[in-house]
Amino acid sequence: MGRPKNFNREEVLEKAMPVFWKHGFSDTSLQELERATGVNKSGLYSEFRDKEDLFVACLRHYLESQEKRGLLTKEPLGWDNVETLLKHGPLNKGEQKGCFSVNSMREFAILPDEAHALVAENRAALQSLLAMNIEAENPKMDPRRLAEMVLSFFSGLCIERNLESGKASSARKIGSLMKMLRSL
Amino acid sequence: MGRPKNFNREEVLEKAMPVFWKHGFSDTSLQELERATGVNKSGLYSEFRDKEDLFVACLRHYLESQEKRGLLTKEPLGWDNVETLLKHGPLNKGEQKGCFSVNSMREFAILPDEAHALVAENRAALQSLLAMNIEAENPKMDPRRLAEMVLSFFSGLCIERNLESGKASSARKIGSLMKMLRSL
DNA sequence: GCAGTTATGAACCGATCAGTTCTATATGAT
DNA sequence: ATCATATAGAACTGATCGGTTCATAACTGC
Repeated sequence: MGRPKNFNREEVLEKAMPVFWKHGFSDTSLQELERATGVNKSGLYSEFRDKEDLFVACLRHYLESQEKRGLLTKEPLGWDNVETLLKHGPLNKGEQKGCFSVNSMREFAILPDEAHALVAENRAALQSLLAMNIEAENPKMDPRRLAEMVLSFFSGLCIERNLESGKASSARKIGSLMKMLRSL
Repeated sequence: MGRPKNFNREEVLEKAMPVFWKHGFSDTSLQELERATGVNKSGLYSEFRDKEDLFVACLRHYLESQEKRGLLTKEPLGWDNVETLLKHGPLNKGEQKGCFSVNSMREFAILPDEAHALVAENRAALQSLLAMNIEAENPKMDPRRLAEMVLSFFSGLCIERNLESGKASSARKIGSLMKMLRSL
């Protein structure tokens, strides 16, 4: 009954995400979103309440896909997982540099509470996982404190992906931090 | 000869900066800039080529004012200076949270090369000063590598100021990192 | 106080913004 | 084949965008 739609929600999110990722919320226009997704405005507005709603859906989709990677749950827990997160957490696939979630923090002033909550929740989970991995190594310092410090460093790495400094410097920094951590 | 203008450039920069700082480039309108500076469009456009030019001028003004604070040049050089930078570098004066420069990195995709260059130059200088302070403590690890790692952590702290997590958590993280650094 | 000069403020400009409406089209059920 | 239905695409809306123009106001030198 009725004409079938020729897109599905997840496809749209997958294609809209890189646009928001690169340009942020306010510098992304509906025109760009139409072009990137191949879906007309009427299609987008049938699936999403407004631009904000689409953005939040993209953010949620991103966070879920990151959680699915499970970078911090590989056994055995420990420094190697932490290092993997730092190395491979921030992406560099074309337009998608760093971390969509960290990028979004810059725009919190104009993003809805839902976005704030999503990011906060995800960061808490990440920090908790980090703490578990650190605890497994029985360092002398408090794992939860170390975890929040590592998360800040991670945020820094993400935001710095916007520079041209490249992967090499990123790897060096991670090396320095991990060396310190492993010697605890 | 002729009517005198009732504003000066630096005043305008001082008032426009917090607006860009909070809202970024693309989400700041000329209307907001007029309101914040108290200078009409014609005034702004007589002093600055366009919105981009005003933004870059604000960024330059910010970086210069930060350099003037001289947080990393107090004698004796050493860990205390590094700690001071981490603690008091990222601001929290009302609308001005974190670091204008770090915030701007998020928008590099749409900012002119001049902005890129300014930020890159400032970061290089900061890293160099950090390295000098670290070297003064004769740690076992390479000061320059430690410096770039500290700078990433600093960037993370700045961007995280957009969260509500507050100063307390920031102080804890700094404490953790400094403890590690001092034990090198 | 007049002439010349410069800044101000408001009106104006085309473009684009997010969002809505309306028509044409493609489908499934009968 | 036809009808009901839900889509797609384009036209449209009012607001706002960055930027320009222009008449008016405020000043200096004479």
